[in-house]
Amino acid sequence: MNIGKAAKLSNLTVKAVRYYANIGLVKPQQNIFSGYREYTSEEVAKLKFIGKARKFDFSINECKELLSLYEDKNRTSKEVKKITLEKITQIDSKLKDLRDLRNELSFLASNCNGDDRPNCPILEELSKN
Amino acid sequence: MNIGKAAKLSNLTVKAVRYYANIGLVKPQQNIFSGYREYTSEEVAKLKFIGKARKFDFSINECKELLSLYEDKNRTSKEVKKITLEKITQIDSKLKDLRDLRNELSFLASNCNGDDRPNCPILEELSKN
DNA sequence: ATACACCTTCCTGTAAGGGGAAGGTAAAGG
DNA sequence: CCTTTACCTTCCCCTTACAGGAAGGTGTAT
Repeated sequence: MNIGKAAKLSNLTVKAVRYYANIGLVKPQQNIFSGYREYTSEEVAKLKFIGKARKFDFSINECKELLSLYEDKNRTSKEVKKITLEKITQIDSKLKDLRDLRNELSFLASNCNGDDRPNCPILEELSKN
Repeated sequence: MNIGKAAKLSNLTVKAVRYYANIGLVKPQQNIFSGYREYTSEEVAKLKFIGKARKFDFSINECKELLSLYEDKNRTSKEVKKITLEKITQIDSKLKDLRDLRNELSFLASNCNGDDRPNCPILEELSKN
């Protein structure tokens, strides 16, 4: 099938699917005469796989890793779990940063009258030495 | 003072400070003969301000806004508070997405033995139709 | 035959700088 | 006075993961 259908079936944009072909993530055959990419249903399955992994915040490189593990019938679940746990650690770190940030901003905002006067503790904090 | 000192005093990199000059965020005078940028202590204060705002996850454009509010002696605290509250809303949304993500990944990981056998619920989930 | 949908490659842009090359300038040391 | 060293300049490419759009080829329905 052509790229449009493959994109639709995998819930990705044509642009993204073409991008994955260009970087060698999912490389379909290309019709010699028309130049059109021709996707098999197995390739569509890989695209779906990638789409889901991307939603799980895995980077393209991590998707590449996961995909090769997925294709390797001899891989152990240990390898996959390791990548997943690393990802969870990353997310925890991001969560902490965002929570801290939110607390500070929220503290500043709650101390700001938000009225028509110029007095503003938020800017004061930002301009502190 | 030269850019190196300004960068050190504001806890920014020289690259970042030069970048801010290029995009017109903090534009110092430039010595006509040497071409060196010459920073005043007021400009360093603005750099510090930006550095802090960036740490608070404000984008460059938001920094520009905050900076102009900061410089405008007639601005009201309402304007600043509005931007800050919007930022908090953004952060809350990010936090929710990350939490959901973490829950799903953590669920998958906890169901994966992580042993030397190939059976892996994480990959199974990713390859589901 | 033509209209229209779909496909191709190629180029540019995104956010916020980092890395590094090639070369000019300033200040310290001998 | 000369050289080394440190610092400065501009310029260009790299990063992530595509999106947008131009110019042009292909396939199909009417």
